[in-house]
Amino acid sequence: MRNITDSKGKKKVISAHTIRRIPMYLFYLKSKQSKEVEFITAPIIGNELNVDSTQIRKDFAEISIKGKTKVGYNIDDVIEKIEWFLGYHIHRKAFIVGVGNLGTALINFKGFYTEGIEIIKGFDIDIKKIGNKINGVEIYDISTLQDHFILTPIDVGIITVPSDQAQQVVDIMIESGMTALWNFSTMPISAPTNIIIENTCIDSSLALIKWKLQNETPLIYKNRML
Amino acid sequence: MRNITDSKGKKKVISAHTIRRIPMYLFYLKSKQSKEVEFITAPIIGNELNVDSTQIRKDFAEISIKGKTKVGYNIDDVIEKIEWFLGYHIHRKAFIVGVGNLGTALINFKGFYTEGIEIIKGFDIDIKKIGNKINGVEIYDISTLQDHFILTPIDVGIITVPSDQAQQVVDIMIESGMTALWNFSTMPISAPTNIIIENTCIDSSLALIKWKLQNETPLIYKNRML
DNA sequence: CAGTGTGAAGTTGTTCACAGCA
DNA sequence: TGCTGTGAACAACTTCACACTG
Repeated sequence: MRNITDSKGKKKVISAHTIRRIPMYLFYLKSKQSKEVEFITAPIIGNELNVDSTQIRKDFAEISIKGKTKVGYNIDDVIEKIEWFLGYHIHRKAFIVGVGNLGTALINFKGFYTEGIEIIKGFDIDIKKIGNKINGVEIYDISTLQDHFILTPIDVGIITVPSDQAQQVVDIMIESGMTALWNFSTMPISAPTNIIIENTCIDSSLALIKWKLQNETPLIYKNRML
Repeated sequence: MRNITDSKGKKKVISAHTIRRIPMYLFYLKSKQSKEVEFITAPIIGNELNVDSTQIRKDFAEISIKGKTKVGYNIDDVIEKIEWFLGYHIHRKAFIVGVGNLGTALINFKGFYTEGIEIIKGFDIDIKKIGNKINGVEIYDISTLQDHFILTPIDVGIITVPSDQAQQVVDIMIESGMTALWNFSTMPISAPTNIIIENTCIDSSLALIKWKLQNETPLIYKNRML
């Protein structure tokens, strides 16, 4: 897998690209579920989503999803296998730092709970927000982060502060003992190599859209997902 | 560039990966700006952000940023070059469909204006939202989308509706004549191959974080950005 | 030296081609 | 015939190695 230097462990290594595509297959298949059809083929999925059908078969094979020759894949079976692979049954807890519009959106996001992650506490520096509850999640002073972490260690620290504050929040999180950080700010963050980091950078997406708008007039886009 | 089948045009092709990293360099460098130092080296950036320094030099070279041997890159110069490359001076207009928490967060996001994109109108089906203004942006009935597009064609359609409504919104957008769509829903969308699509899929990121949490205990993460 | 810049090598990811099958 | 599954070919991306420079 990209990004990872393996340490000889024998666990199966699945590529990051495949893992990013898996949830998209899931949601697509859910939209096809409980229609009249029971099976769906890789070429149909690929055609609709502009993804090469071999890619889909390989991705499915990676997580041991098997199809029937000529018939395709059983939709319910694939959904079940994917949800298992994604660990919907494994419940992770998270803190979120920065309760602005985006932080609030994430706290209110229904999907997280079913996907096996739950934001249990929020943190901010704004005195007007501290003490409030959003969707049942209480907001605390950022200075108490470490105390809360010691009280209830969590798996993921979510960063939704403005980019100029991201690094100091990261430093506090690491100091507190967090080992996986999910950064929604536009600032790439600095952390020791044993910390899991995932950047969801809106500006990267915007950069790509603007570049495509400027540069490609008569082109054709393949392989849409990533 | 991945995702694109070129049509013989001689315009320089820059990889999508490079384009996604460029904004991150920009924000990182802005955080170093107007400190005492004037120059910064690729190894320093790479070390701090866990990115290979050759990668940085190649990315910079792609957009004609030149460094000084032994001294590094002039921070102000790199910032200027990147902002030019990203088209901060080219103003794009956007409509956003789905004015929930996430849509509101994007409408309020200050960064967009300086980055050269402006959300000028919002759309929703919720009668309680229609007619409201958020940060100066008026919210209209989704059924009037095409009329508004004809009145003021825009460059980008942003989709921030729940995933089960994403595809029908896409269909309306394409019917209206939009050619670039930015999808924040978790549903991968289906569109003709001449439409520019960018998915910012939170669930893909979540999937990767959860997978790393489960699978890798003593590993080391390299190449952090993407 | 300790940097940049870059060709070459290595690695990862995608697509092709086709065997096997119902 | 039209699918799945997979090895092989191909393409993209990253890292290495090193010539060059002040």
